[in-house]
Amino acid sequence: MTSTPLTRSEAKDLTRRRLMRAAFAILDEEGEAGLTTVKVARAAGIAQSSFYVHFKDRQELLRALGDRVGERLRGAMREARRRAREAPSDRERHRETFRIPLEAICRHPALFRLGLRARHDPSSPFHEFAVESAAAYRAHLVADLASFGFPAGRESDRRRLEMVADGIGALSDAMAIGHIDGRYPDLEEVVDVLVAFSYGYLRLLRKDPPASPAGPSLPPDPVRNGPRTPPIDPTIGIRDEPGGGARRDGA
Amino acid sequence: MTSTPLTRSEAKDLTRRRLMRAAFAILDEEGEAGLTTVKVARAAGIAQSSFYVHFKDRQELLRALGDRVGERLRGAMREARRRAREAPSDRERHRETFRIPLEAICRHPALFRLGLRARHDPSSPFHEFAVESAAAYRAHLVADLASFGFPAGRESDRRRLEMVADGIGALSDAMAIGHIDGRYPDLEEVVDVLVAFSYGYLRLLRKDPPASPAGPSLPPDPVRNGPRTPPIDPTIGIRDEPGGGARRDGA
DNA sequence: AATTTCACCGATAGTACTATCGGCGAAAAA
DNA sequence: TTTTTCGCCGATAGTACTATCGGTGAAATT
Repeated sequence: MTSTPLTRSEAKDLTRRRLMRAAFAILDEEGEAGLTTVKVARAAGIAQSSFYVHFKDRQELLRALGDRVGERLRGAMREARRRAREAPSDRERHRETFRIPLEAICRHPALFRLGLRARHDPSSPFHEFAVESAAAYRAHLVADLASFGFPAGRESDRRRLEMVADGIGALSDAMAIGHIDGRYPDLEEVVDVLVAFSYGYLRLLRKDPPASPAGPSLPPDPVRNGPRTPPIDPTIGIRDEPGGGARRDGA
Repeated sequence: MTSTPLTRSEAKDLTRRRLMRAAFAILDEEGEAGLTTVKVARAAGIAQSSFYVHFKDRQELLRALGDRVGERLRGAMREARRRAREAPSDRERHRETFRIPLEAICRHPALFRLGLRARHDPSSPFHEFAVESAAAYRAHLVADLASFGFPAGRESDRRRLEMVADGIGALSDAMAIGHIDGRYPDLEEVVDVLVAFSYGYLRLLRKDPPASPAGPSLPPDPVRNGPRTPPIDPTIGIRDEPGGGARRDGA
C-alpha cells in the first residue's frame, strides 16, 4: 500500500470516475430517486460541495451517465453486426442473433436495468433516451427481418414486423433479467428458449402475405381488419361525482 | 349544475376518491417521484394540509393505492379463470388465454404502467408487490402448462416451463404497451401475434423430454448442462485505481 | 335553538437536498 | 524559491416537501 504519487489531473480524473461509479451503483440499488449529490459524494469519498468541482450540476452528472450508456450501446450494436457476419452456419447465425444482445446485456446488468426502468418511467432523465433506444432496436430487427425476405411492403406487413420485433425485444429482456437474477443460469438454455419462440413468429411471418393457405393443423387465419378495439378509458375505476373531474384551482 | 346537497361523509368520501384519482393520474404522468402531497392535494382541489384528513401520511396513500391495485388484479385473475373455462372451443380457449390478460391490462392502463415501472424500480413502494405479482402470474401459467400435460417432473422441466411462462408474460406486456400506445390498434391482431409466438414454445415443450428426437427441419437439441456462464461483473466498465472500490467514509 | 363534530383552511416547524462561497494546502508553473 | 493554480473542504443560503397545529363554519346531534 505504498502511496501512489498522482498528478493533479490524474487524481481529478480518478475522483470523477469514482463519482460515476458510485452514481451507477446507487442508480442500480435505489433507483433515480436515491441519486442525490449527498449520497454520490459520500459514496465517492468526497465532500458534497466537491461534487461541483466535477459536474456543473446534478443534471450534468445524469447527462454524463446517459452519454456513457449510449457509448456502450452503440459499441454493442457494432459488435453485434460484426459477429453476426462472422457466424459459421445459418443455424449458428440464428442463435447468435439472440446470443449477442444477451451477452451485451449481461456484461452491463446495472446499465440494462437502468434502461428498462427508465423506459417505463417518464420522470426519468433517461426516459426519452431509453424509449428511443428501444425503438432503434426494433427498427434494426425489422430491417433484418425484411432483408431475410419477410414481407414488408404493405403497411400491415410493416406493422406485423414491428410487432414481432417488439416481441423479440421483450423476450430477450425478460430472459436477460432471469439470467442476471440467477434463475436461468445457463445462457445457452436461454438462447434455446428464444430460438423456440422464434419458430412461432417465423411461421407467422411466412404464412402471412396471402392470409389464407394455412397449414393443416394450424388454426385458420383469424379475422383481420376486424372491429378495432375501442379507445381506452384512462380512469382507474375510481368514480367521481357526475360530470366530475379533478378541480384545478387551489384553495 | 344545481348544487348537490351532500352529507358530510359523502363529501369526505368524494374528496378521498378525488385524491386517489389525482394520485393515479400523477403517478402515471410523472412517476412516483412526482407524487407529493402538495401536488395530489392541489389536483384534488383541497389544501395540502387537508391531505392529512384523509391519510395518516404519504405512505398510507401509497398503501391505499397498492391495495386498490391488488384488488383489481385479483378480480382480473378470477375473471380470467372463469372466462377461460367458458370458452367454446380449444382454439378459442387458446386465444382467450392471451386475450383475457390483455383486456384486463387495457382496462387499467395507468395501473399496468405503474406495475411495470415498479417491477424494475427497487425504490418504488410497489416494487415487492409488483415482483410478487409477476411471479404469481408466472406460477399460474406454469401450473396451466403442466396441467396441459407438458413435462414438469424434473427440475430442468420446471425451469423450462418457468422460462416459457416468463416469456409469455413479457410478450403480453410488450404487446399491451403497444396497444395502449396506439401502435397496435387491433387487439385481435395482437392476439394473433401472441398465438404465433406460442406455436414456437409449444413445439419446444413437446419435443423436450427425451432431448434427442428432434423433427426433420429442426436444429438438433443444443448442449444442455453445458458450461454455465460465468458470474456477472456488476461494474459498469468504469475502472478505478488498482484494488480500488468506492470509499465508504465521508470527509 | 343550543351544542358538538369535523372537513377544511392558513401558518409554520422540521427535514433533505441543491448549489454557492471563501479559505486551505499541495501540486504545478514561474 | 516564489507565485499561481486548483481540488478539496466546511459553512450556509435557498428551495421543496412532510407533517402538525389552532382556528372556522357548516353539518350533525342534542
